[in-house]
Amino acid sequence: MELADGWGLDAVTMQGVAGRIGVTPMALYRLVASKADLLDGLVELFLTELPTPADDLPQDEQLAAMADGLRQVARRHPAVTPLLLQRPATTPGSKQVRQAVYGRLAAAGVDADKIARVERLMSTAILGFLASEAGGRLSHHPRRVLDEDFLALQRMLGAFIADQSTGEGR
Amino acid sequence: MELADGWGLDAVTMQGVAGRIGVTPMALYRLVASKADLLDGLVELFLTELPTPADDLPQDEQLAAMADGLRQVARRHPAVTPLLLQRPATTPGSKQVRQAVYGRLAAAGVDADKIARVERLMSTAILGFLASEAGGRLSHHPRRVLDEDFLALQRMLGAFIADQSTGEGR
DNA sequence: ACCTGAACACCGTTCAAGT
DNA sequence: ACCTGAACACCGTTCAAGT
Repeated sequence: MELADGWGLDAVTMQGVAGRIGVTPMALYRLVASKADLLDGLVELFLTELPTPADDLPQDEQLAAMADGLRQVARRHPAVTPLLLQRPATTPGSKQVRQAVYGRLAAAGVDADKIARVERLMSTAILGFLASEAGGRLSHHPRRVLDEDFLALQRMLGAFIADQSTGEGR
Repeated sequence: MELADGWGLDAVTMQGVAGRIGVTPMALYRLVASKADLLDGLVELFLTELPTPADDLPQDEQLAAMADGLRQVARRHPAVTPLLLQRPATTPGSKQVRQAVYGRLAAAGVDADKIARVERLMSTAILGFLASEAGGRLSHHPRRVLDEDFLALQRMLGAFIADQSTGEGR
């Protein structure tokens, strides 16, 4: 992760990582099955850094806090962020985060049969934005513009959640 | 592009492309400045395949048609799709597509000062979904589920557009 | 059990040389 | 003008060999 943060994802090579921990490249194959496996480990590491919002916050603020936390981790690890969209969302870390979102969507009043879809669209939209931001697709815009974009994105998702809920709003 | 479609993005190497057109790798440097330049060409090629919806459709259907067209091209070129999020949206192809969306958002009644932001959030959410679909993050779901996801995404964006407009809806 | 040396088949890129 | 040969410094990965 230090290698990715400091020198970009291209610096994360078997030889690079091996050198970083003072060992030959072949020794790494005792720890990971392949380079893809190593990159999956990077994604898991990313996910473990996500903060868990306090339980006593209102539900919509908890979801907003999770989105903000995701963006902060993405800002710390921009080289790793695009990987989140490219690996199956079935690893332990992914599942844990998803379950946390499920719980908060349920508490927010989203119909049980819509929760999974709402979670997919939310994560997809947020990760798409963060990958764009980290990958450089939007980096020609000043930070302030992107901050407001992210706020607008959160409001859009908030409206969508309300729309998929019964018992409040419409 | 044929190489990417048939064998994945990893098969798009200087040597692979050179072999494909019957030339040595070094000869490619007369046509592209670097491998990154070659990949940018792939993205441009992708964008030129986007269909232009008929002008006589209602505005919301034109936007839906553009989204559908984007998804169809993404399905033809899944290996290239993730690249769209990773390159600056400043190439000729990107600008042309963006201007087309601007025009349709204006016609849909979106306030002039909000058009650029709405376009960024729309493209970000759609590309995020298509990259997830193409990259395998969601590929453990059956096609039917993803089709419905995409429809829900379009409805969410439609509601967002209406929300950013004056003179109709709320 | 854990690591290494040597090797293999690749990469992107350069530079001088050929026609 | 356009392409090639030879070379360089890298890749990921394997396998047999060392301790």
